[in-house]
This record gives sequence, C-alpha cells and structure tokens, in this order.
Amino acid sequence: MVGIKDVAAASGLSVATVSRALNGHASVSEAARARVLAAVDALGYRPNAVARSLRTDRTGTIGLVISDVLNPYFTELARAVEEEARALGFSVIIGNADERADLEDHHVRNLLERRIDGLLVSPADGHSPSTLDAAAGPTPVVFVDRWIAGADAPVVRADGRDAVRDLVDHLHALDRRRIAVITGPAATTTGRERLDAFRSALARHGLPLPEEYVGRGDFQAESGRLATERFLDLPEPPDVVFATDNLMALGALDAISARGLRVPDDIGLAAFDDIPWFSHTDPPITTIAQPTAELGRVAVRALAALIEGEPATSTVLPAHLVVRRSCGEPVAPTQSGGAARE
Amino acid sequence: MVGIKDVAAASGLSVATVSRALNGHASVSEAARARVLAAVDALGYRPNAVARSLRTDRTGTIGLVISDVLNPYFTELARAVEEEARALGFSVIIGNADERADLEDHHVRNLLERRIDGLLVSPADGHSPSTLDAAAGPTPVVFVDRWIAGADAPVVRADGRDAVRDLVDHLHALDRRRIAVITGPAATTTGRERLDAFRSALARHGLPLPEEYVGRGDFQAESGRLATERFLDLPEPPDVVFATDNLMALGALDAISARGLRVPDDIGLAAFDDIPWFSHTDPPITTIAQPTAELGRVAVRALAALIEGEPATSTVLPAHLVVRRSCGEPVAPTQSGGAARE
DNA sequence: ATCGCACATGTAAACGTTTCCACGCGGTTC
DNA sequence: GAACCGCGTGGAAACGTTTACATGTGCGAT
Repeated sequence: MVGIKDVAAASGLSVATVSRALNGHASVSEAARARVLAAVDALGYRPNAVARSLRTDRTGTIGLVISDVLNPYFTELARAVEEEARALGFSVIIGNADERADLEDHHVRNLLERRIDGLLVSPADGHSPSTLDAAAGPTPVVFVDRWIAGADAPVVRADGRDAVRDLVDHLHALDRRRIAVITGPAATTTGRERLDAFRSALARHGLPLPEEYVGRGDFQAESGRLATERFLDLPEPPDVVFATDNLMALGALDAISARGLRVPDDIGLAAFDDIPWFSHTDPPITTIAQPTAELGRVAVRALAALIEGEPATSTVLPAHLVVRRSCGEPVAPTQSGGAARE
Repeated sequence: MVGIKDVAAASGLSVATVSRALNGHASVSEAARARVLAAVDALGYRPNAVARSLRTDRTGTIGLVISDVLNPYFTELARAVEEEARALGFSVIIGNADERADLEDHHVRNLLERRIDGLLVSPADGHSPSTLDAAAGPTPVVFVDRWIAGADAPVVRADGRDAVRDLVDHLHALDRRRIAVITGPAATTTGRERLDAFRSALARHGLPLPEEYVGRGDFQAESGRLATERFLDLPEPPDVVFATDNLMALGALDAISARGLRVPDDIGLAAFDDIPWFSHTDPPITTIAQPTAELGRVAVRALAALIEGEPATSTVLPAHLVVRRSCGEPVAPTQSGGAARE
C-alpha cells in the first residue's frame, strides 16, 4: 500500500509537508501543495484512516445500537441518524441488538473498543453492564427513544402521553368501552410509559383496565399475535386492541384475520408508530405517529455537541394521533373499497 | 486511557507477555495469564482496536453499501449480513447510497480509507469510480443483488427469470392480456433483468408490450405512483400492473386507491420482493419472493473466504412466485380460512 | 559434560499518520 | 547593523498495539 512517505519521496518533500498539504493546513506554499496533489494522483494514494485515528484519537465514527433493524420505526431512525451524521462528517456503525440484552452488551463493548467518537443507544433494558459503563465512561453517550433511569447521559425521545390520551378520547367518542392493550417489555422505558399513559387516559373516562386486557408483548410481531389470540378467547373480548408498536399491530392483524373477524366492525385496532404501510392495510390503521426522523437528527446533533466538548441537553418531542379507519368510521358511514386518503 | 503498558506495569510483566496473554497465544504460563487478567480487571483496561488494526492490517470490519435502507428488501438483506458477519467475527459499517451514484462513491471511498477488510456492494449504476477502483484494487469485494458487468468480483444474487415467467403464466391463466410493467433504473442489472425476463415471458404467450405499457421507475415509491397514474390515463389502460420492486408497488397501490379503483377487480397488481406487509394490504399482493436473507448470508461467506485468501465463487439463487389475490382470484373460489373478504 | 530443545519471557522495531520543535531565510523594526 | 518576526519546511517523537528476534532457564538425550 502506498503511504504518505511514498508521496513525500515522489514529490521531493517531507512527510510533514505532505501531511499539512493534505489536511489543508495553513502555511504550505501553493507550489508544494500542487506537487503533493500531483504525486497523490500519480501514485493513487489513499490516506489510512486507521493510522490517522491512532494519532489523533478520533475515528470520525459514531455507533448506533438499536433494538431491531427490521422494525420500520428503527429503520427510519437509523436512516435519519446516518444522514445527519454524514452531514456532520461522521460514519455510522450500526449494531442490531434484536431486543436481547447480551447482544446489546456485545455491540456496545465492541464499539467502544473500536474507539468510536460517540455512542447512540436505545437500551433494551437497564441490565447491560457495558451500556452502563459507557454512560459513565469518557466516550460521549446519548440515549435515543429509550433510556436508562440512573444513567448520566442526555435522552432524545418522543413523549406519547398526550397522543395516547387523544387516542382514548377518540375511542371513547366511538363508543368503544372494552379497550385492551398489548404492551412492550416492562424493562423498556417506552414499554412502561405507553402502558402508564394508557392507564391514566382510561381512568379519565372512568374506564377500567382489567388484568386480562393487558397483554404482555415484546415489540415483535409474534407476541402481538399471541396476545390478541388470548384476548379473542376471552368470554368477553375487548372491542378495541391497542398495540403499542407497529410490529405487534401487524401480529394482531394476523390473529384477527385468522379468525375471520373484520376490522373495525368486529374489533378495533390501534397502534403506536406510523409507517407507510399502515395506510394500505385492510383497513388503514389508526395510530400514534412519532417524529422519528427528527428524533434521529436531534440525537446526532446532541452527540456531536458532546463530542466537541460542548454541553448537550435532553430533548422530548411530541407524538400525535393519526386517525384512520381501524377503530370505526370517524364521521361518515362506511364506504367500500379503496383506502381513504388523509 | 489505560493502555497495555499500564497493564504490564501493574502486573510486573512486559507488554509482549501481556499482549500474548490477552490474545490467547501459546506459551504463556498460567501464573502470568492470571496476573494479567487481574490487572486488566483492576484497571478496567479495554484494548484499542485502532492500534491493533494499524499493526495487524486488519480491522475486523466489512462495509456494506446498499441503495436504500428504507426499502424492506435491503433492510432484510442488511440484517442477514450483519448477523452472519457477527457470527464470523466481523462488524459491519453500512453505507446508504439512496440510489445516488455520488453517495455510493462517497461511501465506498470512505470505507476503503477506513481499511475495511472487505466490501459488499449493491451498485446503483456502473458509474461510481470508487466502486470500479475497489473491484480492481486489493480489498476483497463481493457484489450482492446487483453487479457491474466488467468488474472482477464475485456476484451473489437471485435470478428472477423463471419466477417472472411463472407470473406471466399466472396472469395469462387469469385472462389478463394488457399487462404493464414499472421498471427499475436501466442502469441497474436488476432493473434490466426484470424487464428482459418480463418481455420474453410475454412473448411466449404472444402478448405484446407496447411502449406506453413500460413505465420507467427508480425503485422508489413515488415513481411507482407516477407511472401508474400515466397508465390509468391511457385510452386503453392495462388490466395488470407489474411493479418490479416492493416500493413501486406501494406507490402503484397509492395511485390506484386515489382514483377509487379496486384491486383486483378494476386492475391487477403484481410486485417483486415479498415483504410481510404484502399479506396485509388490501388485497394481499401477488409477488415474486427472493431468498433475501440467504443472499446476505452467502454474500458474507463469499467475502470472508476472499478475505482469508481463499477463492470465492458467484452464486445465483432462485426467486419464486407467491400467488395471493391482487391479480384476481386463483382457481379455487376461496382457500385457507383467511379473512372473509368482500 | 555438552548439546540442543522447549518453554516463558523481554527488547525493540514496526504499522502510517499528525504535530511539536527547530531551522533557514528574507524583510521589518529599532 | 543587530534583533526580531513570519513563513515554509524538515526531523523526529509520539499514538497503542503485535511480533520477530533475543535471552535465559531447566532438562532429556547424547
């Protein structure tokens, strides 16, 4: 591999001057710069980022550890993160934790060894030692979407409480009274928050939340299917199921279709996280939309600030209700066929 | 930051012995190993992968450059790649080219500077100089999904020709005769292959493919919507639209719904790439499924072989037709007790 | 006894950069 | 005319590892 000293030799200059020329440093003559560039071209020199990182103690890389790349919510988040990071001159290494604490641990440790400049993480539960270490250690860390209570790192997330209240209001207005919920893991902050918010929202209307109307899910499709089947087996099944993420909603839809039931006539369905396909399911699904891409961008900016040594603050962005048709017709009576546009 | 020489000092051994102990090298006494481990623990030493990489000329990282992370097909591919890579001890840096040649170029160059051990790329078109350089250079490269004709690198991809023929047979059997297609970019191998396969399949049945039945798309949803609108504006619109990827199919569905038309009664829709949501759209969509995850795994294994200095071969896996209901009811009126549909 | 070998360990040289410090030189400022 | 400054440049020391080579020891074979 051709290195900087080959360039130096070819251009008749020292490695120091070549390095300065390449990094756009001040005080290197035009003539020298031109000779360096010519030599670089002639030799096909590519700088070695590894060596540079070793010397400068900066890799120009940030790590992103998320729970599930197949979840469109996290996919969108990852994309936004990569975009903003690139704009700021960083590359992104993604670690997929698959909702498993051990994998999260593996990825965090691995990323720290690679000396990433900063870490963005959506912790599965609070039990990954590496994640805790990271938050305490010198590498800047920002939590995104989910966080760990005790840890000392900024959090960038959406608050769904108001939107959940709006959702319950909406359901109540449609005369739904037996509302069940499929929660995420209690270990996750989002899982707990959504259930809490839902509980209080029901309480405002004096609606009960019997234990058998609480399905324990894990943010994956299969758990949504299972929970819904259990609901449908109940002597008095709910008239709406609220799945607290998009994959579990998909699973719920599966279970409902499998029984030959129809949404929303036989049972209503509401979800958390808006994704493009929710407009195209049968019927289009009422859901709570998060400002996903914005979350990603803000998180990256907060992390970049930390990396620059500036202080960074936590951010909470609002989520909002998107009414479609899966909980009953909002206004006009049923029309058949095509999907409604919003 | 605590380095290997701190560990050496703390354990009263030399850096060489510490390094050997840490890397599980032979011929280091149990006593020494124990002392090293104790010191590591006490100091909280974490190896510096950057320094190691500089010395060993290996980063334990592979690059993956794909066209669009938001496309579920590529998401699934990326996930499979990451999984297999992790199993083989590699981390993955993902670059999202967003179907743009300049971004692809940026990512490939960036990854090469980072001295990744190998590169997996799904080239947008053949015009990225960096990609061409990479394929010619010393870093192992494997093309996945798409490839570049002249380049000297193994290709791992699916062959959709047979499946496309099956699809056209299926459409023909359902008495569809005016079949339109939305293609991907002609610059991509997949774009061209699917159109070619479709053309020959039509020819087998003596069906024409008029120029106005060929919509030029770019594998993104919006182009599918546009192309479909143009089809619907035709004096004699097609009775089936075949979208050659899942996002364009989504766009087509949008356009069709927007006009209040119904699938499959008013117009049929077929797609390429199977994704979970295709079972849940209204109606479920007939499509050609690729062995996506398998493609990712095979590609990683081929790349790993190359990295080890072993030869690697190209692989072609078959795609296959998945019949659902978006092109008309299959032979039997209703099959498996799915949802009762209108 | 000598040799040679296996073993455990240490010394020091790389890996490819960036950057601190020093140097020479022409031009100002006293 | 001496002292100083700014500019362009070069020499060489880091950065934290791995590893080739050297060293020293104990021991079985000659």
